[in-house]
Amino acid sequence: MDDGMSGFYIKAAGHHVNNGGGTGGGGNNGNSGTKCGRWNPTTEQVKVLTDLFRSGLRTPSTDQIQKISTQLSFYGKIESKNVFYWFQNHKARERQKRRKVSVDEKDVLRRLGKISSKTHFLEVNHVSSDEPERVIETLQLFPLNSFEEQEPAEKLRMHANDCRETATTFSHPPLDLRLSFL
Amino acid sequence: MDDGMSGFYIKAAGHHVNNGGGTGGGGNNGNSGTKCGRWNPTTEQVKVLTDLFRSGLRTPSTDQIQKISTQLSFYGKIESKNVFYWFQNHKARERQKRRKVSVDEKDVLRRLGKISSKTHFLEVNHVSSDEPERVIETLQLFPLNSFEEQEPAEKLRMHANDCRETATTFSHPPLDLRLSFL
DNA sequence: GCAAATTAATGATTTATTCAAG
DNA sequence: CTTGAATAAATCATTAATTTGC
Repeated sequence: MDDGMSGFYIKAAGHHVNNGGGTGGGGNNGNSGTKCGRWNPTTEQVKVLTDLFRSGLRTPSTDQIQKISTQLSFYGKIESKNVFYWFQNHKARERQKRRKVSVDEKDVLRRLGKISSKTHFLEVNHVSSDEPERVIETLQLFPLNSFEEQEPAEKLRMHANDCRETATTFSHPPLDLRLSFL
Repeated sequence: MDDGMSGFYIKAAGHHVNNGGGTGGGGNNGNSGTKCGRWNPTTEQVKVLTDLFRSGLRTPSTDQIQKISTQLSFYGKIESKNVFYWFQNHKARERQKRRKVSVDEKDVLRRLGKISSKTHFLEVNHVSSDEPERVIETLQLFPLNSFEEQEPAEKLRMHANDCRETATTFSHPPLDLRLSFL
């Protein structure tokens, strides 16, 4: 899906709602109603913001926010912070979306290669509004119990080209590492 | 742009991805194909590494690398150098990210609070307000030409509960922004 | 065709990080 | 080691869509 917009262009579709025509009360922008809830972007505002985003703008500077806001104010009420938040949210959600896809598909598809027929497709949905990865490992981090104090030197040139993937075949490492040395 | 975030924690996530399901080599390690390409960390591995990092570990000593590697080998193929590189890269990218952010968003929030709306804008294009969805605006993104000096700073917790909705009532915003800074 | 009820989007806040100054 | 800057992630909250009963 286009990263650019997720669900923004859905806003007020049918009737050009912008107040331009007259206060008709149109509806959306919160103009007529006097209702001072949260900012409710106009279709045009969203379009511009989206275009900016798609053009690569991710985190506008103060100046930019200022200008964008000013420009968008033509279409309806808007404040700088709205622009700021919009970019923050849009960026974050775009990212989130991408991430989710990776989890759902990528991962699944990945192994799909060898696991041909299966019910993977279905599983894709189950992760709806939940967090993709929720493995609550309580495992701690580092051993250190031993002694520590690393050797100052040793360039470590680790080189070990062995293609195994067996993973040391231990029974089950409890993972009881602790970062005492920190 | 970076969007990729750190990229680490994206790997395989959802459900226990570890080889459990399939052939020993199964799926995660990316080695399903016998291909000895680059290391492909498992979700668990990444988690542990990340936790270590978050716990303050930035440059593990040889011993530490060794231990970490051993522990992580349970989850899948891994070599010491992978651990080493991971920390190296993670640290670097984290920094990089931060640096970039500084340039971009640094002051955004900072001064956001005081930005109201005003300034100038020129008239260039006009967008027919008739068709919300059909307008093929050629408008570009950001100006930058101007100047705008940034005020030193201030916390400003943007709060501006003014219920206006008038929208600056300007005549017609040309929208002539350009993203030169990109 | 409406309007209450339900669900999906998405604007606005809060919280937890990371790096870096002092 | 402590504190300051500055998010981005997580979360809260409100508005619009959509569904459902009449």
